[in-house]
Amino acid sequence: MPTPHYGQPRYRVIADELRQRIKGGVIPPGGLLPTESVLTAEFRASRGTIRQAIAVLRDEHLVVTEHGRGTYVNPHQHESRPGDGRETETRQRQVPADPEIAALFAVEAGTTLVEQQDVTRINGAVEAVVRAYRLRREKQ
Amino acid sequence: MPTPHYGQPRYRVIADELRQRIKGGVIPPGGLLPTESVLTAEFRASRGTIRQAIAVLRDEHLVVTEHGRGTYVNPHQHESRPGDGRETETRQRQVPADPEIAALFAVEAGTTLVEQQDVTRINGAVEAVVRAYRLRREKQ
DNA sequence: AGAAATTTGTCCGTATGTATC
DNA sequence: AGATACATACGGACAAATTTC
Repeated sequence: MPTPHYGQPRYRVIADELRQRIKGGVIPPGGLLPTESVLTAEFRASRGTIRQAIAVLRDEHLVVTEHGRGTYVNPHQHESRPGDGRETETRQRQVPADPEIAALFAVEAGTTLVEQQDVTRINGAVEAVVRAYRLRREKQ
Repeated sequence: MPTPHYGQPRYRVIADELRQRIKGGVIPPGGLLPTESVLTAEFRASRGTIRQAIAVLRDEHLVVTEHGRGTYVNPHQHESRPGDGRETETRQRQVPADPEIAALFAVEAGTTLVEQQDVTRINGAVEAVVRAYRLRREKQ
């Protein structure tokens, strides 16, 4: 909300939320964080504040940021036993919305959505496939 | 020259004046109050006094102050249940694997998978749809 | 291969919150 | 009361790296 009286600065609250998503696996190792613009919309905070929040996670070595690319969750967070390989492959693409998802977003079926797919493998075998859909960002 | 108002603290006099401007429509609902600096110059009072005056109006819910923005005249005097924030709805179901996912799991297309769908809403509007697919666990 | 759109990097200006002297 | 300093926060603008079309 516009004016949450603080016991804590906004950027720390946002950082905490993002850290929870990472630790909770909502954003897997190697996965891409939402862009600064998306986070701006989601948290209704200015870009500077979002960047400050991400800087916190970067200081914790929880994420790494690449110019023009985005911010990734550091895959080398906890190395497990050798041989017990857990790896995640991320891909982002644009897809037409199926009727069900279109209804959720309140758009026409076929509307272009952004799909981020994370494939997690354990010892080579696919363990889970996660697909996150979002509206493609218009000018803002 | 304005005679000093003894009998009433300065910040109350200023608060009264500002309240009159708001009630009188000089500053419309949703409108921005003059900045503290401007008010400081106008009333020839210290910033602390000005802030105290604004605090009075804030206590009356007549204005809302936003950090880094300014102080607005409250547009909704009577209703204030924004419902706030983010909520996630989770649903689990079984679905047949589409060819692409089937290939990832190395199973036949149409094989039953467990799909967990999380729908995140922000203020009612769908922000993201996340679908996680896993192989169905067989009983043992 | 080139143009347009995305996304992060950086800087400036303004405003409020808090603390100190 | 006043002055100053710093942290937090918003908004705009432009540059640089990358991806998409």
